[in-house]
Amino acid sequence: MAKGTLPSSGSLSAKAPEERRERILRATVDVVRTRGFAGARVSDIAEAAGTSQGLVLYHFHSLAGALNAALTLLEDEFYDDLARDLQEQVGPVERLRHMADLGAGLGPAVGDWRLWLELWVRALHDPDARETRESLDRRWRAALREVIAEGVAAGEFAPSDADAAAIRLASLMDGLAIQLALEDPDMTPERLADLWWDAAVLELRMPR
Amino acid sequence: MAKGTLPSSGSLSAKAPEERRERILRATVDVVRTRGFAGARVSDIAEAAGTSQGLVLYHFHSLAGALNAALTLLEDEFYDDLARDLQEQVGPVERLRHMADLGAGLGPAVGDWRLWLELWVRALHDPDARETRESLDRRWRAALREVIAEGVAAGEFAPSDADAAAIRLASLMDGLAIQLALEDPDMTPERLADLWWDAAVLELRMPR
DNA sequence: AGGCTATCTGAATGAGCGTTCAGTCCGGGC
DNA sequence: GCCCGGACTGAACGCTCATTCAGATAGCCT
Repeated sequence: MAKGTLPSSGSLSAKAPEERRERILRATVDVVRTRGFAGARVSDIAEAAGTSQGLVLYHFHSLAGALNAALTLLEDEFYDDLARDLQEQVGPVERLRHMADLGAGLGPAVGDWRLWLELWVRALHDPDARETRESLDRRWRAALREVIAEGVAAGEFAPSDADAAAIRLASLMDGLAIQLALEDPDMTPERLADLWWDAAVLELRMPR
Repeated sequence: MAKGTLPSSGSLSAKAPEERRERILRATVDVVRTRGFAGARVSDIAEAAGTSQGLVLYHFHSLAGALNAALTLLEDEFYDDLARDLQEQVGPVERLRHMADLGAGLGPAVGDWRLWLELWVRALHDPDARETRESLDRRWRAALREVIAEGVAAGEFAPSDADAAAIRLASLMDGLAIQLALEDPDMTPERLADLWWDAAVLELRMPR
């Protein structure tokens, strides 16, 4: 009956399994980043995490389970990072500017666009990934819409159609990022940030 | 009697193998469209083409060979279709408008955006696909740049930076198309065409 | 006609890989 | 001390799937 005290006891020993689990998740993300979803093997994950294959399947029910768990971890971290990063900026213009840098992978790298590409394609065939992707996109677009609304309220932006501008700017970021992820010879992080920023100036009719 | 009944002779029988090969290529494209590159099996292709697995491997050296052959077929057709479609339009404004419809999958469908997504991800890991994808993108962007240049020469467009405008409009199309391909609830072909067209009006400073 | 070659097939082969499992290790409650 | 159950491992197991192969079929050349 005294079972209620489960997490306590030897703090280190009790936490070890959880840390191990986390290590496996990180390893999973790494493997997907380099090999892609299609190329990710249980053995790759186990090796990258420094554990046995058995343990990967012990913590997550299957390979797909590990992949999906990694996905949701990624989503949560993405949003937390984004929210924290934007919080640090002071006004709408600075926030928007910061979003350009984030997308370009300049500032504190929020994520890797290669992973996003992989996610998109997986979303074509896997309902779980579709969910994650939609949620991610919604959050990112909501953040952008919010910054724009803030700028409009402050009289800094004057878009003719704020919603359309938000969708277009979000989509433009995706499109530019594809070239970055694919290492297109004529796309660099700086160029991406510039191109996007100029589009924002145009769309939002920013003075200056 | 004369073998005339079924296979007949002469030119038709000599062309038969070539037609068979073509059928397999079409089937390969179909399979990739529905199952994706990662999910494409030799047996799927054979079944879709109505042949044996052996024949697929006989004509192309391997599964990868068939996939890559299908890729280059796709690339050629894409470009031919695009060039022919644009040829039919009369002026830069009409051509640009037509490009919006093409991207939206309205007019005569040039291709399927799902396939493009698949291609992008495959390009992350396969050099052959990377080549194809770069070539495709180059051609598409060149066509766009050309239409813009034509419009500038005709005094219909007045972009502040024509090259940047072309890259942005091409990238915006990609980004919007992702949502279409993923069947994002708030994206439709019509909406895509509208959003893109409005952006073009803005970028190119078109008079009403 | 008789062989030669290209085309095509269905079964066999074998490698790769996810998943299962029998068992080890160890901390903590009795 | 003894046992229990969670954490963990390494070795199978079995299935899927690309590739190989031994032939069958039919046109083509001499």
